[in-house]
Amino acid sequence: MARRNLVGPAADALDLGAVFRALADEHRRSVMTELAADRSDNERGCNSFDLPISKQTQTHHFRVLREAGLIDEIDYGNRKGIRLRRADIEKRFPGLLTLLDAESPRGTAPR
Amino acid sequence: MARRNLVGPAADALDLGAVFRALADEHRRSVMTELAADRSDNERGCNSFDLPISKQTQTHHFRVLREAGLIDEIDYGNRKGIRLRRADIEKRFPGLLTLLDAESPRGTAPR
DNA sequence: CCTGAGGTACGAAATTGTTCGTACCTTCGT
DNA sequence: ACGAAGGTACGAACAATTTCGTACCTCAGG
Repeated sequence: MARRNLVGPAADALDLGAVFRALADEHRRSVMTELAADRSDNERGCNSFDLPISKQTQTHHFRVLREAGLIDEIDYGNRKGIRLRRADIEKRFPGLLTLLDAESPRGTAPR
Repeated sequence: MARRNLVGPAADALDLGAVFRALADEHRRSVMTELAADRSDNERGCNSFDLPISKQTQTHHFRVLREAGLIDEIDYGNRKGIRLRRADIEKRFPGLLTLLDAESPRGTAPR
């Protein structure tokens, strides 16, 4: 099964309120926009987003995204992986990722 | 044309960040959920939502929804009408209202 | 021309959210 | 075994949001 060291809510327990609260912040939304635009859904290092904020604050934001059920955080001890929970989000909130994808700076991802 | 005394952003100027911030609040989301579920899109009195908050606070919340471009507020002087900007929202953020509709207590509205 | 109902303006209090300093933990490479 | 890099925990400062009290405005009905 998919490894998910730091756990968020189950797929069918995602709460739309928590999701909107998570996406209300500009930094978190930029992370989600990037993730939504990358159809490969590869695991990413959590500093590959170059957010203009301290690492403590990044920890906070990734935690909010995880607790909203939008990402998985994979803990490697001295490094952390981020993965979009695309299937779960699509199942529970179909169309949400498309909305984010449409906000991608490069425009909608080709296919 | 549609009367819109108190104006929000133009249809193509809706900002996803503002929309998510607007929908992050529980009271505002409940209003939007009700509006999304009612396919008749009739204009509604703004106290037909019976929100458990003072009228000053309601004024605040409806203003946020209007400034996000989600509703029109029609000013009659001593009374105010609320109307969902369904077409504009659907055009700019297709699927968003469906997500809200799905949160309706009665489940998805029949038709 | 009052009065009452419905709304807004402004400002303050309370709550919530974001940010980072300091301290500490874990792993990798040397 | 050490140091450096990447992360977290805790707590405090700061910022933004929500909430409402007081005062005022507008229209409808008598």
